[in-house]
Amino acid sequence: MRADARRNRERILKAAREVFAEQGAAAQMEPIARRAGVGVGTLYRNFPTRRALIGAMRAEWTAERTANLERALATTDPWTAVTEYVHRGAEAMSRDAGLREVFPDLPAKETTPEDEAAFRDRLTVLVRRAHDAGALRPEVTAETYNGMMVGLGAAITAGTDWRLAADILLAGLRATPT
Amino acid sequence: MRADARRNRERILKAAREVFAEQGAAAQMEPIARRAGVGVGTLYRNFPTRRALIGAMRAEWTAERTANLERALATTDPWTAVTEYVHRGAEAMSRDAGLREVFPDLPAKETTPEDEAAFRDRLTVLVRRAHDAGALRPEVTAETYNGMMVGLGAAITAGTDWRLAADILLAGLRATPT
DNA sequence: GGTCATCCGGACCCGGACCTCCGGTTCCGG
DNA sequence: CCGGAACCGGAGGTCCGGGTCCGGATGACC
Repeated sequence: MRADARRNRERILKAAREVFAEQGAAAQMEPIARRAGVGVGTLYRNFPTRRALIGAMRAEWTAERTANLERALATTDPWTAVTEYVHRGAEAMSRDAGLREVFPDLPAKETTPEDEAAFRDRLTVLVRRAHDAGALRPEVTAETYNGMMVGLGAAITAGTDWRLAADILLAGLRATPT
Repeated sequence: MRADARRNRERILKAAREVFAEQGAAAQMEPIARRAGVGVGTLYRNFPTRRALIGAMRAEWTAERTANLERALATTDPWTAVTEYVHRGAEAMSRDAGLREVFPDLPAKETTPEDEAAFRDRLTVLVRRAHDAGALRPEVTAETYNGMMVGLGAAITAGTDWRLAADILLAGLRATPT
């Protein structure tokens, strides 16, 4: 693969993230190519279809979330791990606001099934540790937790300050000391 | 206005709610007409444009939320009012899941500015009362509150049980007793 | 029951967005 | 330095969905 080809691929992905973040799911291909300083032909050579482009973005997104999760898991205290992951997630959401609404369009399993599974595994560990420490509300499963993270993203996209939103969610997730 | 015309208008609105709830923002006009048992011509006579149809749905939605808010305000205890409104909202969201994602597309002020303002006023009252009673986290404004409700809707759409999600949110909103 | 205005329905436009294709250009092995 | 292969760019093709229009039917008033 030629050097400029790889460079173009990166520029396209970067431009796609920006345009999707600004315009949401309705973002079009031609403006993405323009912002990348590239023709649509080049865009379609790297990503044969629109869904493929979104899929590549999703792969990066999942990788980033998984990395955040692992950094959080490195913390010894289970509840600190939870707060850290929620904060990192909230920050990432506020950065890529509009991006969030395009991923539900394509089924998660279609593009990166193994990455998605890896993410789920880590998340399950995080939740179980917090449960064992008695820090997390017992009804909250990994599914629930993930769903609430999606909600957190929507709240942030709606304009809520991400620190405040994260604090509220964390307070709600914390087990009530009996 | 002829009797069947009014009946058709109602049937179209009902069908639109259903189809939008199922398909999300990508829902198309022709399936809506089919489900209403009506041709597209009739649809466009009642709602001259797609945005107008969505606007009408939004008007109904705002009216319902305002009604919920007023019922909640009738409660004497300020915190009970908050919990009641959140629960009603969560239930409504779980009913009209996909509907939520189509409203951000058109600016709120465009269609029903006065209804929207009335809703905001009621919401401000709800929040102030809860603050005065020391029940609500002091940093939470009406804006924040509304944003968190949007997030709640997203979490529910993502598959979280609405009762659990509402409980988590409420626990997070509650002022921490010092 | 007759007449006419109103309404219904679906067969057509039309614009726009995704995708293709080919001539010109740029980078690597000999 | 040079041949060629890979790559770039943008002008279209195609399809699809929102919106129009007119012949036929239907309901209201006398």
